[in-house]
Amino acid sequence: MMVSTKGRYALTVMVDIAKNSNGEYVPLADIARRENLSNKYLESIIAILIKGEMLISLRGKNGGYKLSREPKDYNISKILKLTEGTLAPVNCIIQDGVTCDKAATCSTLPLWTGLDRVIENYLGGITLEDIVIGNRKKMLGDYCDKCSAL
Amino acid sequence: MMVSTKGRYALTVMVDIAKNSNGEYVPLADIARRENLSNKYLESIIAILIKGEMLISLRGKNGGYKLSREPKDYNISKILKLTEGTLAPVNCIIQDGVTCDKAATCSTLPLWTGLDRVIENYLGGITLEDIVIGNRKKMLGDYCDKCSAL
DNA sequence: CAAAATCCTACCATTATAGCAGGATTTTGT
DNA sequence: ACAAAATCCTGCTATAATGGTAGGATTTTG
Repeated sequence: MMVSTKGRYALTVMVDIAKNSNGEYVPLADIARRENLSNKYLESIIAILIKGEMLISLRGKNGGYKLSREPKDYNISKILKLTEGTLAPVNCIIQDGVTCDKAATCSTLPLWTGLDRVIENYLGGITLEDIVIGNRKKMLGDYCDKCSAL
Repeated sequence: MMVSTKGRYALTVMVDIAKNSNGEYVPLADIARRENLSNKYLESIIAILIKGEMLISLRGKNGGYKLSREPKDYNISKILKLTEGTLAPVNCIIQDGVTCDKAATCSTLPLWTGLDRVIENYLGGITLEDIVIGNRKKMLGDYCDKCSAL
């Protein structure tokens, strides 16, 4: 049930650029240094974000990467799905519509479907801006009181 | 973000026994045949469920496995945690209390914490009985209308 | 005492994760 | 023009996790 480092770093990159860009292109090396990640690994992750149109790149001197839109217009679910492929907890609900041949009689499918909806609903409702400004109420919701240590 | 086959099969086993026991011990081979799983792999998964006190076993003739309590007294989160180790989406919140050294300044931690709570809240609220009787309202909740195909 | 059944220890193949290396290409500033 | 700065592209590799298999020991019942 773990989100891979790829997904976590992808989100970290998006947040880093949102915080450090000011409309300028942010070079990879700067992000890697700030976030303490290797240039090379980061490169491969950023490539995915560009292909998914989350970032815009510029080659050459003064080049780098910047967001393709406003932080509030990114939802976290879509960012993570790019690198993770899917966020569905089981294979049978990866392809929407196409299910396994035992779906009609499968007792556990409703559980996995429900779990998928809950995850999608949560991550789809959080924006990059929420993370950047630290909107704890939205991220932690009703649980905010219980986690005063955070 | 996938639940492994171990976790899925563990839940499948619990449901199978709940449905086919009637207080008797259910032999492994019967479960394997019904669920179309290999005896040997199932064996290793059931061993985990026994160690976690989810099942009671009896050796010898007429032996097998049965539930250690009523279906309504199992919550799905605990069953899955046994085989999955944790359901937390990132390492930094695996050990409750102990977090990574950058926790205080980590922008994304509240997101991962929130996601963890949402998952735990959902799976912790569903019981084995809900799955056995097919309580779609509880499992699919507000989304139940939208998934008439299921 | 044999058959039925779980229990235990160890092994193995495949895939996914996490990351590295090297060089090609593009763009800017001087 | 051209060097420096930067992304882009192709391919590789080590480690760990997943998903499973094998063989036999032990226990219990009829």
